[in-house]
Amino acid sequence: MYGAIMSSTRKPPPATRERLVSTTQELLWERGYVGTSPRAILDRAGVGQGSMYHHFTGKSDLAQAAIRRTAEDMKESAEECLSAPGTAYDRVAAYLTRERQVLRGCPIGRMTQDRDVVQDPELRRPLDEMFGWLRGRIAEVLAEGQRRGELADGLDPVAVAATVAAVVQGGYVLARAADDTAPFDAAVRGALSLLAAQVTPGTGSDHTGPGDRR
Amino acid sequence: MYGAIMSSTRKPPPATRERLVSTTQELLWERGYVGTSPRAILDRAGVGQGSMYHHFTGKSDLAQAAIRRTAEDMKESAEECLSAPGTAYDRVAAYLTRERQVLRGCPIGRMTQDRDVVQDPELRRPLDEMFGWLRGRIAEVLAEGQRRGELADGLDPVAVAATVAAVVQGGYVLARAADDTAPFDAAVRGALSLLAAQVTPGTGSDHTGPGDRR
DNA sequence: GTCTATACGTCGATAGAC
DNA sequence: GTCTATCGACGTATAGAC
Repeated sequence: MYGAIMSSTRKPPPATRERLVSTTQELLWERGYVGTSPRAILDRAGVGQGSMYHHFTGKSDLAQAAIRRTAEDMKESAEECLSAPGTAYDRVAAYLTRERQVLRGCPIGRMTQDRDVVQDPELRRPLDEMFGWLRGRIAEVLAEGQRRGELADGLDPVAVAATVAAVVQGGYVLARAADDTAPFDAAVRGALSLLAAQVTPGTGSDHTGPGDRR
Repeated sequence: MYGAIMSSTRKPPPATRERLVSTTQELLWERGYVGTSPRAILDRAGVGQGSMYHHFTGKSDLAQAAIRRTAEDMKESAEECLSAPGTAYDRVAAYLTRERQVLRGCPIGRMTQDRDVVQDPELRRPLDEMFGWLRGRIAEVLAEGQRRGELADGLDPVAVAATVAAVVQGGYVLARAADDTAPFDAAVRGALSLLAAQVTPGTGSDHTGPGDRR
């Protein structure tokens, strides 16, 4: 992975810069953009003011690096579920039910509620790319399921993909309002039950609802 | 409505207090809690510092009044859709497709991303009550639809109600990330198509999907 | 590269005049 | 009730020593 040919562009990253980025990732998740001060980042990272302004032009530049990194991380963990073996339903279900720190919310979704982030094209771009990719990827999985005859032809992959992504993001909102993960779980359960009704009988594993239990 | 008997508890509200609350509602929607300073509120409301600390104990007290008011407003407008005549599907569809300022996001949902709000029980309570009521009300509508034979028996009203509420909240997130209302509309469209598949044939109006067009 | 010192604005709250 | 003046703390950024 760290080929000698790439050595000129793959310098060993300075530990300080690295600490700044990961600490900023944490704080942005906890407190959002406006709620995160350079001071707080430096204190937690244990570095001085000068280091930050040496490696980055300022708060937004550092935040940009942190948001990019977080978006990439989320993409990877989503892809892990969506590219798993199994039916389209199974893969979407794997994404919806994968382990999450529900009450902490989505580190990327949270950024969309931050005025300074959404208004700055450089800060918003990683969010846009991440969610755009996610909706597209889920739509692919659903469309593939249709081609395989697993899912009903009437299903609109693009629309339902947006629904699936929205259920997760909205589930976080409902859970945080209630200070309880139950609404998140309920929203996911409801979405899966509605999706299960689109599964062609006889294909893949068993997703029958409570009404069909015996 | 303003009966003489209630006159002792229904004093004419001071205009200044009123201005402070509605201005705070606006600013909380635009900038969130951490992003809204008393200074900004006072400037926009056109009142002095002293007035605010006369009517309220401080920022959080004023914010509490504003959030409560906003939550009540949202409840009313949601109830308007959900109590409309028509089938359960029609009423849920009315809620999902009602006019919204999508890119501005949900004034209540946004608060859930604010650390200071969620951590303060007094500030969080209105959010909890509002979303709790909403999920319950949608669940009622769905359950009623089932009793009337409009919706499939297998449908779980509580779970699907959470899904419906989550789709709206998540739709806002996706739309703001994209700076485009399209993902919101797609998420709603997907949810409605999935719900339409739960409608008992022959009941109520026509919700057939694209696959059934002729 | 990393540090401390400093600048200058804003934050949220209080004091006290009118 | 409403205003202005003022407070101590914190926000983001720069300067310059080491």
